[in-house]
This record gives sequence, C-alpha cells and structure tokens, in this order.
Amino acid sequence: MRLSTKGRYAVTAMLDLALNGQDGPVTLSDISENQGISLSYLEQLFAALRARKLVRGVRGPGGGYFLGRPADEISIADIICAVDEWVEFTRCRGKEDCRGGQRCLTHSLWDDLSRQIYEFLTDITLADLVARGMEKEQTGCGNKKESATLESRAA
Amino acid sequence: MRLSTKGRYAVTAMLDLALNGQDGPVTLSDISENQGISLSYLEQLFAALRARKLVRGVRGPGGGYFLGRPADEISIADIICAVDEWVEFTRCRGKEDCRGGQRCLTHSLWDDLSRQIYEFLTDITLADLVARGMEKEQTGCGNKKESATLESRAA
DNA sequence: TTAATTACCGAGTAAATTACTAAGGAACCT
DNA sequence: AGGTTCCTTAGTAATTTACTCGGTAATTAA
Repeated sequence: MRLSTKGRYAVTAMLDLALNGQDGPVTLSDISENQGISLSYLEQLFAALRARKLVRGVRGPGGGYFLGRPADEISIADIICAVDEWVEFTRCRGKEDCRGGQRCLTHSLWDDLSRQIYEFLTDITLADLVARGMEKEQTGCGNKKESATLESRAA
Repeated sequence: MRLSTKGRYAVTAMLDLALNGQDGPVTLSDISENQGISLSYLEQLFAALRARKLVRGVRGPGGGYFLGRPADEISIADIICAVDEWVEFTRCRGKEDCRGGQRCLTHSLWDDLSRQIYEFLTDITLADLVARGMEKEQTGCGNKKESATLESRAA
C-alpha cells in the first residue's frame, strides 16, 4: 500500500466531487479553487481516475465531472490505487534462497500487514465520509474538540 | 499519514530486528544482507529510529542494534512516524475564508480519515507480527493460499 | 598496543516522484 | 463562430528516495 500526498490530493478532490456533484457536473476549475490544487495537476489525477472509471467527464460549457459510480461503491482504496500506482512489494519470487526462510518470513509478514491496511481502506467509501459530514452539519473551522472517529467499518 | 516505501523499509528492518534480536544484537550488515537494503540507507533510517529511542546501538565488535523497547510496545505507526516525517495536512488555519465552509469540511473529513488510519496502525505492534510468524512456523516461499488477516486489533 | 569491528556522522548524487506550467486539440453549447 | 470544458502531451523545478563515499568514535580481541 502506498499512501502519499498524491493519493491525498485525489481523495480530497473526489470528496469535493461527491459533496458538490449532487446537482450537475463539477468543473476542475471549481475543485482547483476549492481545494487549492493546480488545474493541470488535477487534470493528471483525473486522467488516472477516468481510466479506472471512477469519474466520468462531460465536455463543453456546463460540463465537468461526475462520479463514475454511486458514492457508496467507491472506496478510499479505489481512489488511492488509481493514482498511486500499486507498487508490488519486493517479494522473493522463488529465486534467491530467502536466507533460509528468514527473509521470506519478514516479507510475508509485511505483506499481510499491507493487505490488512488495504482491506481497511476498502471498507471506507466516499458515501461514508459524506454521510459523516452531513450528520455533523458543521461549517466552521478549527473545532478540533470532537474526537469521534468515523465508525464506518463493517467489521 | 504517510505510508511510503521508506516507511516500508523501516518496518521491514525493525521486523528483522525483532525476529533476530532475541540472542544478542543484530548488525546493520546482517539486516542489509537479509532484507536487501543498502547499508548506508539503513544507517540513515536507524539514525531516525535511534532519535526516537526505538532502537539502541552497541558499538564495537559483537555490537549491533537492540530494540529500544519491548516488541509489544512498538507500533507500526511509531516506526513509520519516525522515518517518514509526519506531514501535517494543509489545514485551513483561520486564514482563508474556507469557501463558505465547503473546503473546510472536505479537509476535516480527510483529517478524520487520516486519524483513523493512524489509530489503526497504532494498534498493531511488532510483537503482533512476530507472534503471527511464530504460530505459522512457515519457512517456505510463495504459499499465498492462506488469506487469514492479522486479527491483532483491540476493537 | 595494535588491529578489527561495529556504530555513528556528513557530504554528495543519480534516479524517481511530485506538483506544476505551457500549449494545444476535441467535444459540446449557445 | 466562439467560448467553455474536457483531454492530451511535453517539459521542468523542487523534492524525495536510495545510495555511494569517506571518514570518526567506541569497543573488543590479538
């Protein structure tokens, strides 16, 4: 798994899209202005998102982007994997003698951890995040008092 | 949260240390050879780990590294935060009008998600990973049939 | 006391990634 | 026709990654 600032930009943009795409498409210019991300960088990110069918573009005036699927069918893992190319871990592929199993064991343990994180992010959808925003109905900044977590996991 | 290949190297190295550090210190040369990470890069990583007291170095022949704390008191989040400088998200700090709350809402939602991932990784310790390796007692490579996850969370 | 071994320290660096600029073409609307 | 917006490609400065090199300091063994 790979969770970098690039993936964070993508999640933020998709969240903006989910929040504002209820009535009509959202332009990249809007997202750019809303979230403070450069337009061309958004275009790069959305090229990747479009390739994975996570968004659908509509050209011409009045155009913009829609979510490619309902918000409850788009997970955070989907978004991150779309833009942050999934780097397969340096697994010992039969070659190399695995240092008597030791090295292989370490790799396998990390691999399990990585998969667990992935499954964790798969269980959280855009709809979960939006729903959480709705129920709070907050508009102000800096109210960090609330420490309630998302509680959006199935398990 | 930031989960890059750098953090992955650190987790892998610490896992190696937890597995092999039972009887005597482990040298960086060993880890380097075991895990296929360059010695100098390990030195950089361990400088950061040492600064956070996650490891303790012993110089001279027969020296090497110990874990700085018991393995069950070192979380994956600890390790990642030590080497991957925690990049605080571009939060709207009072300045900027937050686009009528919209931008702020998105930020706050991502912030919650980020915190949730952090708490998730805080609940998994090195000891959990080692224990999982022990109970399987596996030595071979490539047995990807087993899909059981770690089951190491408190919640 | 000398040599070997290891942690420690700092400068430098090629390659990759990040985040962005620039410049246009393609589809769509009025 | 002309403006809007997506879409595409190329290039690029800044940063990060992962590493090399050359040393110093502490400790042990000969």
